[in-house]
Amino acid sequence: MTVKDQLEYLKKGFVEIIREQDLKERLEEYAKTGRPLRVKAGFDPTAPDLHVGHTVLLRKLKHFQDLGHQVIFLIGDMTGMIGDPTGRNVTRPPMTRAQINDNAETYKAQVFKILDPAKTEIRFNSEWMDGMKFEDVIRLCGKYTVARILERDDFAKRYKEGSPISMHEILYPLVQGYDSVALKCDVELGGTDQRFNLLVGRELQRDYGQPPQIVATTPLLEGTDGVDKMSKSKNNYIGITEPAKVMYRKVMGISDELMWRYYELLTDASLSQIAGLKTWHPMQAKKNLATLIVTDFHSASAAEQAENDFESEVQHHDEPADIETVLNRWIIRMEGSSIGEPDLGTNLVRLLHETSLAPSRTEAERLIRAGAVEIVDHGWTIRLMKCPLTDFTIRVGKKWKKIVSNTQAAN
RNA sequence: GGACAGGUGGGUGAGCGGUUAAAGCCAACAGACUGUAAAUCUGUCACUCCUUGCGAGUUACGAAGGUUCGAAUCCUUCCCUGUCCA
Repeated sequence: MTVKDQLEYLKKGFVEIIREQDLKERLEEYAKTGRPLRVKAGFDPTAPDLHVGHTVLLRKLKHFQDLGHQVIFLIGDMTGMIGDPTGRNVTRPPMTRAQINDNAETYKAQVFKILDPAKTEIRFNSEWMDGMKFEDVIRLCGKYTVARILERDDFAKRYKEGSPISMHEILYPLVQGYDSVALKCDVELGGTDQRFNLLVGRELQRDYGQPPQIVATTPLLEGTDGVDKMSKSKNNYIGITEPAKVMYRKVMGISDELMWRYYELLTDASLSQIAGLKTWHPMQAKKNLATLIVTDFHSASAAEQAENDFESEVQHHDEPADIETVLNRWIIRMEGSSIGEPDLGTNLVRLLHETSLAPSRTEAERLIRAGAVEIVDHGWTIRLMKCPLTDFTIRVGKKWKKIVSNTQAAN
């Protein structure tokens, strides 16, 4: 592959490369000397569950690997131990060493679905941060000015609004930038939201007498709500370890508009292929997208199964195949209608709460009143707190449970 | 160190002695519609108990005390945030 081709290959999917010319030069140097580029991306240790939004970046790392370069997967454990800076979250509890190590393991398992372990270094920034003396920290701070730090968008905004900015938050860009110095990075990748921090790395490297890294940014993927960027805390994510069925359903839940964005960032479909899909019925196009994504993280057969499940469960409202059976522990006496003995029935409020169909009893009552509770076998929408049956299949919104009253049947 | 302004439910943001479990908006949840979704419309949106009632009780407006028959609302102290002055 010529340097020109390599450059083309790497450029695909980035929003911006600073500076492209530098990247070209380093690729040429690689061609001459065979020294692979050191390509870094940093990750937050507090969120070890990756979602498809992260894969946009991981794919790009993989592309570097494809060309023989060394990828450094940096876990910002130092950051995690201090607490997260991101604006609105008021200080998270600091994480322990053990938690961070656990998370690192989880990361590895997931990241290597995409990256090649042989060409990936996993590093922690505590490796060099731990050893720094206060003197070193002050010296590092001396490399940058307050005004320049305050240029960062969210700082500028918060400063203007009079909302708090803590000192340690101001330090983060420096810490992150210093990581590049410590690792002697040639390239650093990050989401567009990281642009500022990545650039600080360039400045610091220059100060420390290293050639400044090339910075390349990937677009941020919107979450399934189509509004905010995908994140676990917003609960608008599609996790890469989620079951095929869940993944498929989440993709089907996105808006038609967002679907095209997902096609662009989460599949290998070319722009012309995507244009062709726009003539399809939107639902068909979306099913196709869901299939592509599920196939990526599971398998083609899993994707097919997920599609079938979706069609029967969501489109035809059939009972799910994997419905959970629960032993009825909420049997109560009910007044018989007019004839004779009191009959047996079920206390629905307790049942809903204790089978986690509802988060609390009060909420269970609300759901019942709202007509969300259906006794499937009989086609009743039940609006009473008690049900005159002890064996039945119940549906609350999208959740199903099979309730049985004797132990043998429960298996 | 001083002066001033603030801290309300998942998020915004009203309320400034009593029909206030706390307006409105956003998010969320359920229902209708549907192409799965979006949009739209309707309802709900602290917890517990039961006799499921427009029921009873318990907690909640930074924290702790206090004044009141009664406080998110008034007072005191403390904590936190911002602005200005040193």
